[in-house]
Amino acid sequence: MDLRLLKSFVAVVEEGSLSAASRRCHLSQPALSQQIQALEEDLGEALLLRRPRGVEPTAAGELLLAHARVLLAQADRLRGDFQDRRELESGAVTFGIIPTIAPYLLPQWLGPFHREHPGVTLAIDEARTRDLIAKVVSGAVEFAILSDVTPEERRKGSLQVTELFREPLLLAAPSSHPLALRKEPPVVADIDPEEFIHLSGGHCLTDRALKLCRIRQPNPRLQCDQIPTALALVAAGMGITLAPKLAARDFARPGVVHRPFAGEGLFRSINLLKKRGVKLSTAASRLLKSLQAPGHDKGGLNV
Amino acid sequence: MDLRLLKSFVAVVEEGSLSAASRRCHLSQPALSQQIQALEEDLGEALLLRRPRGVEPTAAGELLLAHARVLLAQADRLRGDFQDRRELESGAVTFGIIPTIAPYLLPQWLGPFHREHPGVTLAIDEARTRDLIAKVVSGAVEFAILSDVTPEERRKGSLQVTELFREPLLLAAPSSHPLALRKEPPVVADIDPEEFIHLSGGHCLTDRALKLCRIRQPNPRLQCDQIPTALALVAAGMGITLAPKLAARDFARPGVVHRPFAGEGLFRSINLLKKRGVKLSTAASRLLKSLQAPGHDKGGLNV
DNA sequence: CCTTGCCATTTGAAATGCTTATGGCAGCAT
DNA sequence: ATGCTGCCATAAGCATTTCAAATGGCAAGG
Repeated sequence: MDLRLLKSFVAVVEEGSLSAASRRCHLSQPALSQQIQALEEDLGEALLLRRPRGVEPTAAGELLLAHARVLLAQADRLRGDFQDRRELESGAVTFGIIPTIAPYLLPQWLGPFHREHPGVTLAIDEARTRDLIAKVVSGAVEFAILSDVTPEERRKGSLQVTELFREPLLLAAPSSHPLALRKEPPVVADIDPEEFIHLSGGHCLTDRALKLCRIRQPNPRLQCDQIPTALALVAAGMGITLAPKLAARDFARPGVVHRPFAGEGLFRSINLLKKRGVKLSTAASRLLKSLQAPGHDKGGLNV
Repeated sequence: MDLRLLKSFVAVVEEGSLSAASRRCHLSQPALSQQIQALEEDLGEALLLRRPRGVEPTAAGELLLAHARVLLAQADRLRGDFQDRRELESGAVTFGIIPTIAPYLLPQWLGPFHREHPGVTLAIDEARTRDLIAKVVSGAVEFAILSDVTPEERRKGSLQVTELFREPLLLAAPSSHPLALRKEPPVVADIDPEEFIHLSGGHCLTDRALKLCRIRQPNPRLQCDQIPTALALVAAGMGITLAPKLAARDFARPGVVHRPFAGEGLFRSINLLKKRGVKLSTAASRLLKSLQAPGHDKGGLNV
């Protein structure tokens, strides 16, 4: 049995006429007539009632119709699965990610994926939030992993933001610092703007940290461009800072203490940004799926 | 996509070689080779690893294999459904049924079925238990509806007995009879063998009734051959008897009172008898299904 | 080194499937 | 009534597909 015959039959029933269906199927009307006859001979029963103004299915036709739809859907699934396979063999994913996440998340994320799908090319664009948004809008990257996106930016380019997980923000202090030594967990009010080390402008983590700690005027002398530098300054006893948990884990060393804040702690959202209405490629979907997969080691982050 | 190609592919994978599969498929080996190549071209990927001693599926081949099995199973279902349709359009069912059930059960049972499947010929063989068993064994009837079948008869012809439902047996007494007038429901011990009207030998209902009522020597003068006759004798005040509920309902008339027995009452099983290992025809299965269908009016019998 | 069993390729014949052209039929308008 | 229109079936011709038989290349094993 050829699925083309079933497809033609479905078209005929849906159009209510062989002539109309022949146009939909890009076939001549006699060809369709012959196909239907072949089906009827094969199944040993009339499938269509030929009426002057068209055709309608007999009871047997209805039965075939139901089966045909199931079979055709299954065949479509087959083709879809092969399409996915091909994309996962030779596909390419271009995505953006902010610098304060990239070095801590990518190894554990991309490693397993690349081992499973070595054919997929991964092009990573490490940039700050503002640039990433523009690149998602322009289509330069398929999606971006970033933290805060302001509501107006969501609307502007008809973007879609999905929270992937929340990353705790820890207080990083020299091990001799009072906030490191005291028993009670730190609270936001403990932070002295004078000794707060922050990243230079453009990093969304900076905005977030200053906002969370209610700091209006950060000390301009305690500023650097990368989290490891900030933590190195902390280790040197030059101040305190706020460090994402993933980064803190990488930077564990004797001179620095990382403490969660009291209560529920402080967090930043790690979000997926993509264009609304544009479907991600198969490879990109699979890549994101591997990130959200349960059991994936995200360093004890709450999802 | 032609399902024949999928069937060939499944055969090739299962046999592990094109040559072997070509024998199973009644095709030449080159034909199979071409079919596989057509599939591979269609799906854009190699499906088989050609090894010196045969072939084995690639990862893509495994994927196709899974889909192909689903599709082929679905196609088989299609053919099966059409086969069933044809049998229900022009099939024939021959079955036996005992006389003490036939007139009361058949109308309500066969009527709806015949309206739904007017093409199915129903040949009814009304006979007593002993004869019905022989006919089932010989294949003269596809199945039989009867009541009691002794265990040794079950074994003899490798027969299979399935209980369809239980029919209550009611006491039928003249309306002026003490057992009809008194408030408490009758019990078995109330029955006087001297006034018990029974059917002639060979009716399984007779055996069952006498056994249930613990009558060793029935009154030979109170004997007839049909339930309506027995009930007519009851109406004439000549005695009492045991009547199946279905028959009692048909024979409702002023002079006779039908009373259930105390407690759980008396019953007889109505059973389906068929040869073990022989599948019933589609029409026969459907016929029995209509008997067991929930909501079917069996006169308030407990199934 | 030769045999054996495997699969791919070639070749020609048969079958299949398509299109174009044509015919019959029913409804509808003139 | 009669011709017109849109429907489906059939016929004929052509291209393609599909098959079987014959052949060739290849690797394993005696």
